[in-house]
Amino acid sequence: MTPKVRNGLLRLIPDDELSRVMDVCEQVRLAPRQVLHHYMLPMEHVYFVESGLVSVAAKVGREKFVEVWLIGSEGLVGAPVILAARGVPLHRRTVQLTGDAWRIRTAEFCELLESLPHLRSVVERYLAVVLAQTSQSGACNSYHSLKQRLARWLLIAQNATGEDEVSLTHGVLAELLGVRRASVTECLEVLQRDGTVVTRRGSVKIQDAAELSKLSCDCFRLIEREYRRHLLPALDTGSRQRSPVSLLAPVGTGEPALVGREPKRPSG
Amino acid sequence: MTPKVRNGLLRLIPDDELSRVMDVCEQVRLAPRQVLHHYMLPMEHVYFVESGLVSVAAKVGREKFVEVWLIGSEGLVGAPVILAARGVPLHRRTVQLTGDAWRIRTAEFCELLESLPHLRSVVERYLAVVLAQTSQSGACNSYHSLKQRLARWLLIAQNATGEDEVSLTHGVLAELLGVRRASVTECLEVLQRDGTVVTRRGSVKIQDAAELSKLSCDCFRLIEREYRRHLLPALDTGSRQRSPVSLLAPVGTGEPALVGREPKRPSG
DNA sequence: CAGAGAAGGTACGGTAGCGTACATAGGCAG
DNA sequence: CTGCCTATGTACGCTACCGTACCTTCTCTG
Repeated sequence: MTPKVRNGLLRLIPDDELSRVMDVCEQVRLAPRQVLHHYMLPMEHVYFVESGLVSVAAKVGREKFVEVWLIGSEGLVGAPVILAARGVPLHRRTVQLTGDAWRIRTAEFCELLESLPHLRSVVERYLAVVLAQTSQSGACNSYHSLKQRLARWLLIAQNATGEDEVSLTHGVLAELLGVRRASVTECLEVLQRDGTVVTRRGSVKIQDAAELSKLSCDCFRLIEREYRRHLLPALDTGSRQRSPVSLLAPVGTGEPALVGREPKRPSG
Repeated sequence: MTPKVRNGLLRLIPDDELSRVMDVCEQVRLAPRQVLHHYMLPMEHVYFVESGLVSVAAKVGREKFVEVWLIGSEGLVGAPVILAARGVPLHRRTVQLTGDAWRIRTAEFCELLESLPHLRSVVERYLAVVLAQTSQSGACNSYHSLKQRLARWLLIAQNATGEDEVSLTHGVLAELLGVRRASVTECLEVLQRDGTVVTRRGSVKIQDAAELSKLSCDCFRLIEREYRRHLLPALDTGSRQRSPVSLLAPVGTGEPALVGREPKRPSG
């Protein structure tokens, strides 16, 4: 019997593998502010998120953390364990929005990865998305305005949770974005005036996602596209992606395209 | 016969695997401004860097890219191919400092990964470092001053290349850091006045790494430590890391540490 | 329903880094 | 040696965001 799962990654693996995974899962509740992985402490479990939102943050000063990626029901908290890097995370993973998750002891999960090729493939591809998300938001942080970044964050959160409303205070949002609480307040006001969001005490609701998307930088769309590119072909069985298991298929087109120096560069 | 390699990753794998790798390698010269992987075009090859410096940049606007991580002689250009994500990179990889590299066709490399467990393990651990570097610098970009970031960048470059001097113009440095060229000029001036660097036309030389490290944020040290943590145990054969091949060993201590909500949180 | 505590609004001066622009100075090609 | 191109120095006003502080408003608890 395979329990119903909502987690986007678990839904990508075939039933036989899924039931093997579920056998060692336990369901847990994610409570806001709960720290799933402390900075530099062993990761006891990994979590397939069913609902809610978990943020991963890097340390940038004494007790100061900035978010570097986000995990919702499409993701796995602790994915980097597949990189032989398990045991001690560089980041702190904190529940931001209440939800549920399936939890597996890290060691057991790693064993499963050895014997369940689809699971491994899915997690690998998810990790590619994590890398994309992290690097894109990192770059974004240094280039785009707070308004754009806030819009991006809200859209990513919407994507990750499937909910239009995030129950977070301005203060928490500020922490996640690495800015002042007052800046968030001001910025949300602007967004609200634009009609893209509605704020209530302790929550922000996306009113007009399309418009919000216009206000945000492209980074959101790039990240979303990466997610689709890596994790939807398994459903489409389409495009260039071969079976999720085999890692042997040739790649690309074999075109000449042998690197070339750029002659001048227009602006820079 | 195993040719001498300087690349930090290749040096970590045993001779029998190394020679398998070298069999399919060709040596190439890395020329400044050469683009190894174009944005959204298939990655034909991966490159084990022997010397020089390659920067990986994310797109943040029309023809505008910001660096998200750096690769020197300790690294591999194209490491994310191990994530079943190969074919099309989200990033642009550009040679910044002249050097040499061993090049392998991506497809061949992926085949090797299947049969050479040490190689796979090393690349996996390297990718963990890449993720750490990327997320840390992303967070850093939003928190720390240009002076700190510039110092960090120079130190990372020094680490990656093993050279004290980087032959880059202020303009290029500015691009990489995602700031104005004039800001870099001003900032370098300050660093030079502090006696930590010496600038010549088209190059910056680290004069006093220790002092520069003090001026930089901790991010540099965190990244460096991650590198050591993931990629040196294989040499030490020490600490918690088991054989680089087996992925089965248990992790951590089994301590209780079952997550708990934080009661109050003092400031931020 | 009262009071405390948390969340949100607002304000003020401060500053890092911006966009732009222009002048100078290495250094290479002829 | 000369001219040209690229790299660097420098200046100017500008803006987004900062740190701090203080007040108001909501909401929960008792």
